[in-house]
Amino acid sequence: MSGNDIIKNAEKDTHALLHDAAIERVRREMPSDVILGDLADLYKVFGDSTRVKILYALFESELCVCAIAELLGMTQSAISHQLRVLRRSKLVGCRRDNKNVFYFLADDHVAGIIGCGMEHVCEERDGEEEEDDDEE
Amino acid sequence: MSGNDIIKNAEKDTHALLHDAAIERVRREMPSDVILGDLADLYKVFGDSTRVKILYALFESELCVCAIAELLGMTQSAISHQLRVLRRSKLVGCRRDNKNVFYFLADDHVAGIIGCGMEHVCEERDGEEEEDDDEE
DNA sequence: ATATCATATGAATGATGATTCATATGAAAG
DNA sequence: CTTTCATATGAATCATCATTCATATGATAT
Repeated sequence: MSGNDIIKNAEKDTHALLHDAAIERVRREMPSDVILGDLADLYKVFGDSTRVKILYALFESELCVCAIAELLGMTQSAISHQLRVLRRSKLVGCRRDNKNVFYFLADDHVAGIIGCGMEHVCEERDGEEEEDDDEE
Repeated sequence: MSGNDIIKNAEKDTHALLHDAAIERVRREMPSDVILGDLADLYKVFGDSTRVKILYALFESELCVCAIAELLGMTQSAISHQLRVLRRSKLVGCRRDNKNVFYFLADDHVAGIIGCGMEHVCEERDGEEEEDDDEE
């Protein structure tokens, strides 16, 4: 083994150490798997256009199931299934008014989360319009 | 038709009008289907625990693919596929450094969105701990 | 050139989940 | 008590998607 090899191995080891050090540092700061799983599950709920539409609608006013169905042009059953998902994640609450059940946002976070996402989406769209300008 | 029926029908109509009015008001304030679809697609990206973990890790420091794979205890291939999803949604960027490709967060919104979700998740968890106290 | 290391990617598979259909529950009216 | 309207829900279906496996590309060193 030549002197050069020793130096190169040393460099390699240094690189590997930096590599491992980065991993260790990140690992220490990472929340638990359970918390990150819950976080992903929360976003999963927002990750369906029917549910996002429902949440956005409730942002304006509380609505009964049939109103949501009519608003979105979907069946009562489909809406009811999705409302169940939203209820399970504690994002909406509901109250009975005789035959109707009115749903409403359960949490101020909903508006916050949707707002954050909307900012990103709108910037993306502006960015792509500018790209379109370049392509003309 | 009795006088009572007339009054009841009037109430019914009033209710139907309020119902329709609510729908119309909400409809006016709703963003387009395309925008709400994009919004749902964005959340879909966050709605997977592997991707959330990757984003959280990059929040601390830029990392190469093999480091992420080691950190999460997953195959290089699985990570690479997910990085492609994150790249496609412009949530991460990457740079080559010789044989390695380092990934980093592309956007300040990522931290904002994850932060919002984390707040909700943590409150939920605190709430359930209190419920557990009641059940003892 | 070729061997090696790091990354990317296409195809296959298995799991998850959104919608539909049929039906059940629940409340109010006749 | 039965009918009707509003909602909920279980089972089935169809689509989406995360991971794996095999392989390709890209960069570097020998």
